[in-house]
Amino acid sequence: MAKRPAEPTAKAEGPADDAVRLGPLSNLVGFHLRIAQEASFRAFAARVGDPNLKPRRFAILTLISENPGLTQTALGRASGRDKSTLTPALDDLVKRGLVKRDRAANDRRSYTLNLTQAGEALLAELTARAAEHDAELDRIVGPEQKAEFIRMLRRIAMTLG
Amino acid sequence: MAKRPAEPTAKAEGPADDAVRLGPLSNLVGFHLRIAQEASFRAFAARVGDPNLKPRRFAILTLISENPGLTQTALGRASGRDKSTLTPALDDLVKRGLVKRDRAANDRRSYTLNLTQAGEALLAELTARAAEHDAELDRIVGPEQKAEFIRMLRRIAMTLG
DNA sequence: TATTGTTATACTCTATAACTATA
DNA sequence: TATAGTTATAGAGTATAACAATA
Repeated sequence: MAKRPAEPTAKAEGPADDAVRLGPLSNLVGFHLRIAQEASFRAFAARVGDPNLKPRRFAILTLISENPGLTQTALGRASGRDKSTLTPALDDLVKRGLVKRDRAANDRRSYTLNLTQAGEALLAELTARAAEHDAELDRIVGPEQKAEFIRMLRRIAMTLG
Repeated sequence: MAKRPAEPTAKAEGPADDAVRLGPLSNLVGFHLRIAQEASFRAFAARVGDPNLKPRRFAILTLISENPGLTQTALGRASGRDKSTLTPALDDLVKRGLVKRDRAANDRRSYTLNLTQAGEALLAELTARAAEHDAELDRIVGPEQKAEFIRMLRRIAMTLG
């Protein structure tokens, strides 16, 4: 994917198809963060294949698996979304037999979330694919720089979040 | 913002509010990319203040300013979105007097996009705020590492995109 | 009174497909 | 036939507010 010549083409008809100038955007971390994130999202979706299991759902399954019994409110907090947005997502995951929702013994207002066996199996499968996807990212970032790269991303999230 | 103790708290009632384990997610570049991007997005929105001028619109204004006269299709290609999604966004920007849409002289199917004076003025204002926001990101990433960080993000976008 | 989860509602962003007007 | 832009439509994701059940 070599770069186009990118001469300033002072033709009066405006910039050619691909040779669009980014101007100040090219120095903005936030801009590139978005572009990279979108590319990563698309690549993940393409590799995982299941159009119903986007990164968001994958993260939900992982969080439930890693924190068995957590409540919806806790899950919402952990993923930075309002509890009301989880209802349809979990409805879907329950309907697909991946997640179990049970009343909490001690507090009957809340539910405990757990993966079913099928959920764990699917998650294992997805985790493997996600690892492949991430291996690609590793290669791009450079294996030795990965840790530092993630550290920066975390710092951004923690400091700005 | 020191790290929480993060002891494995083997309490039976499930993970406490904040101490949610990320499991394999913590090693996934893609996951942290999303979190960081969301944090950056929110911080940008908070600093720019105008709820009608999210990063997306800001990028559109910049692209038009940097590439005066470009067409909607070209703009769509440059920002990786279908042309149909630009219609409402541009309608809004035109209605607010920030963008001019004129028929192209040579090809009367297409429009040429330019900023109005008001558009340029607002963009200058926004660019200044975006620069402040990005300065914050600079500080977080580390000024010397910024270039390398952006290079990685671009590499991700180009390779996966 | 406060909290958990659901529901109703609305808004934004996105894409696809069909359409028009030009080419 | 092909392309630029619009419109109609639909889907996903999100938030806020009001609500029922429980604390």
